[in-house]
Amino acid sequence: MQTRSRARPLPIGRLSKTTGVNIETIRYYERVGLLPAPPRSTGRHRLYDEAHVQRLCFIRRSRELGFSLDDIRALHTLADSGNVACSDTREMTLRHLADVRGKIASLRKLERALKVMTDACQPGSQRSCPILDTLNFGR
Amino acid sequence: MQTRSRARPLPIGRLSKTTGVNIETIRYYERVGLLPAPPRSTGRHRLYDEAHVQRLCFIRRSRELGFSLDDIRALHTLADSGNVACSDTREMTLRHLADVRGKIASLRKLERALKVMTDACQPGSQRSCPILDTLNFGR
DNA sequence: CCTACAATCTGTAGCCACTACAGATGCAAG
DNA sequence: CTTGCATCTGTAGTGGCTACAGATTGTAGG
Repeated sequence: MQTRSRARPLPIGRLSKTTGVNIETIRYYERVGLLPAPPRSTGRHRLYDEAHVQRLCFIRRSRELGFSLDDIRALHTLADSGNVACSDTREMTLRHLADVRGKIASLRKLERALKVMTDACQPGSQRSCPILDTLNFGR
Repeated sequence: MQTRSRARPLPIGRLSKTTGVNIETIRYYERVGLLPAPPRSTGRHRLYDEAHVQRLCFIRRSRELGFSLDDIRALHTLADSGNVACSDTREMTLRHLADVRGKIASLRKLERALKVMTDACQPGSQRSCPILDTLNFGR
């Protein structure tokens, strides 16, 4: 019954193309212990299987959602632990959500301040530059 | 008329306190050419004057507004050039504003995605963790 | 003047998450 | 067997700081 061959292993370039993750980044993830080291060919080239593809997609999606590599390590541990661990993941995600909301809030403050400055800086009617004035002498 | 003494020069620790910029950061700014190198005491300690205070405040305020050190270098050049150069500063600030708005937009996308995930992950009613499912198998 | 002790000095390394080389191999098609 | 691409390792760079270590310098009290 093992005539059904397992899919043949991918070299790093193919893994990169199928997952959309840069080759150098893949090697980096291995170095920092995020992606397990795959078996090698006789000439020391990395050979990845389907599990690596899954893992790397997990990492990519987590990164797209803004999780840090440390967060992702923790998520992996939770995912691999077998028990569902929903409350832990939920807590992590809520923390991260709060962080994102904090960043949005401070960027909005920034946006308002920048808008005030550019609005004040209209062509004509200026003796000095309102933007430079703000930076020089404060709000 | 030069009996009116110029304010005595500040060592780096006082400059740090009056501007709220870390000592190490001040030295860093000097190293990367953002803050001009001040004169030194006989024992090579830096001695700053009022102009340095102004400059450093300018830098701090610009950083608070999210300008990069390169941006700030450009702003300094514009500020020092004598002519008002309002259109240049305005253009820079508008570019920066657009950048900030882009960041806000992508953080909002992130926020929505994270909210969907945590909403799906309520206590009870789960066979598997919706968050881990999302990360494993995509949206 | 001497002694503490604080402040400052230089230089280097670390942080995050990559990215970009250089120079040496490996592999697969023709 | 050759050609040329893929991959290898190791190192260094990015931005904007921050954190040391180990050596000086400055200053206030006795």
